[in-house]
This record gives sequence, structure tokens and C-alpha cells, in this order.
Amino acid sequence: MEIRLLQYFLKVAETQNITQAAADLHITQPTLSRQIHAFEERLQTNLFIRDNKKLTLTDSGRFLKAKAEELVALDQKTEQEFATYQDRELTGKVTIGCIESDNSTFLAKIMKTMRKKTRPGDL
Amino acid sequence: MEIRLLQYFLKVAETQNITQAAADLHITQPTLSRQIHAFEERLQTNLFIRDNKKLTLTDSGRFLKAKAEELVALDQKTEQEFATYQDRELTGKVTIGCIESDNSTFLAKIMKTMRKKTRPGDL
DNA sequence: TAAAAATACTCCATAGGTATTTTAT
DNA sequence: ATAAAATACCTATGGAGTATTTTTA
Repeated sequence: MEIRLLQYFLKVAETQNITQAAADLHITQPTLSRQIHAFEERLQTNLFIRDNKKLTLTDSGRFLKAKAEELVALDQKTEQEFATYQDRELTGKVTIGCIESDNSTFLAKIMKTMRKKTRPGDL
Repeated sequence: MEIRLLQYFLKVAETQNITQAAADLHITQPTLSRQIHAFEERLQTNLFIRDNKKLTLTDSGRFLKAKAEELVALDQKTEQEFATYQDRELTGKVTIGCIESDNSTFLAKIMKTMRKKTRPGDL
């Protein structure tokens, strides 16, 4: 079960609208429509009821939604935590040498900007 | 983070050997080698140390392994549970009509076979 | 030198796009 | 009549294969 498909599925479940979901996912409507159909085919189930101009989850769809949310959340958490774990390589002491000149004020401005963009504890 | 890559990664971590892992995954050695390299590239990290003729996990690799195991397990559990959930559609009363003839014994044999292949509670 | 890993290509499955038609209110 | 979904057809990215060349114990 690929994460990408679960993300597509969740977005459609959320918007109840393939056109809107496709826009949110930055793919085209036909692509998303096809992916959802193929997913239903692969699962041998209808995940959505198509009527009233919006897509409503079936029982199976609701069941999958709960699981999908858990999986996608864990996937993103993992990616995030791994990135954070990697960041530790970038922490430590930063030493900058500079002679007295116009650079001093220039450097001060850069550091001020940097400070905002990094965790306060790092500088 | 795609599930497929995490499964490849876990198998290599387990076997410490790309050739063996590829065989277990039913893909070829070059394919797996490339996928692992691409994955490391995408994560901007070395997951394995390649020396002593076997692949050992780096710190990052060990960190990811724990997360990957959780994710892959959840993915498989979801697939399994969804399939099981779907099965309920197939439960219920099965009514079979048949006239008295040779079919009766034939049908009995079929049902006997079916019973073995399904959960006992279903028939 | 004999294992496995890494390259160099080639191929193909399928995710994705554009254009169009169908459907439903 | 209009907006969204589905279908048809095409493109292209990248996953996978075969053949070959490094590596390294």
C-alpha cells in the first residue's frame, strides 16, 4: 500500500471533490480520477459513493480513512524526525573571524538574519 | 517516503548483503544497489558503511531502521485489516437450490471442499 | 582470484498530462 | 447549461533487467 495513494485518497475524502483535491495535490483532475479508480480496483472495493455532485465515503472508505491517516502521519513524522536527526550533524560551534572594517556591520546584519532563521540556542 | 524503499532498506539491513537481499526481494542485484544509492542520495545521508565485504548500518541507518520497521509493519497491518474488513461483505447466508439428482452428491463434495477453504463459522 | 557491489546501457510499466466526452443537477 | 467526473490517448519519469566492469578480502 503506497503512501502516495493514501495521500491522494485522504485529500479526496477531505474535499469530497476530485477537481479540488487534484488542485491541492498539484496534479490534474484526470490523473487523480484515474489513480482513485485504480486504487479501488486494486482493493476490490468502492471507497466512494459518487452522487449528489460530491463523493461520500463508503463504509470501507471510512474504515480505510482512519488507517490511512495513521499511516500518512507516521510517514511524515518519520521523514521529519529523520531530517531533524540528520540536523544534529550541523549543530555545534560556529566560529567566524573578521578584521575591523565595514564588514563588521555587514556581518552583524547577516548574523541577525541567521539568528531568526535558526534555533535561538544555536547562536 | 515510499514503503517500497523502506522494505528494500530493511532487507539490506537484515542480510547485510545486497545480492542476498535482492534475491529475497525477487529483484536483481543492480536494481537494488541503485535503489539504495538513490535513497541515500534523496536522504542526503549514508545509511550503510560498505566495508569488510558486508554492509553495516551507520548511526543514521540504525535510526531509520527503527522507524522503517514501525511504518512497514503498520502498512502491512493496514492492508491485512482492510482485507479482513472487506471479507465481511462475503459473509452471511448462502442459499443454494438444487433438484434431486447426481448433482446432490457433487454439490456435497464441493461444499465439503469450500468448508475447508473458508472459516468454519461461515457455513 | 573469486566473491559481491557498482556502472552502463536498455526497456517498459505506469504516473502524469492534454483534449474531449459523459454525467448529473 | 454548467460544472465536475470519466474516458481516450499520449508523454515521460524512473523502476527494473542484462551485460559488464570495478572493487576488496
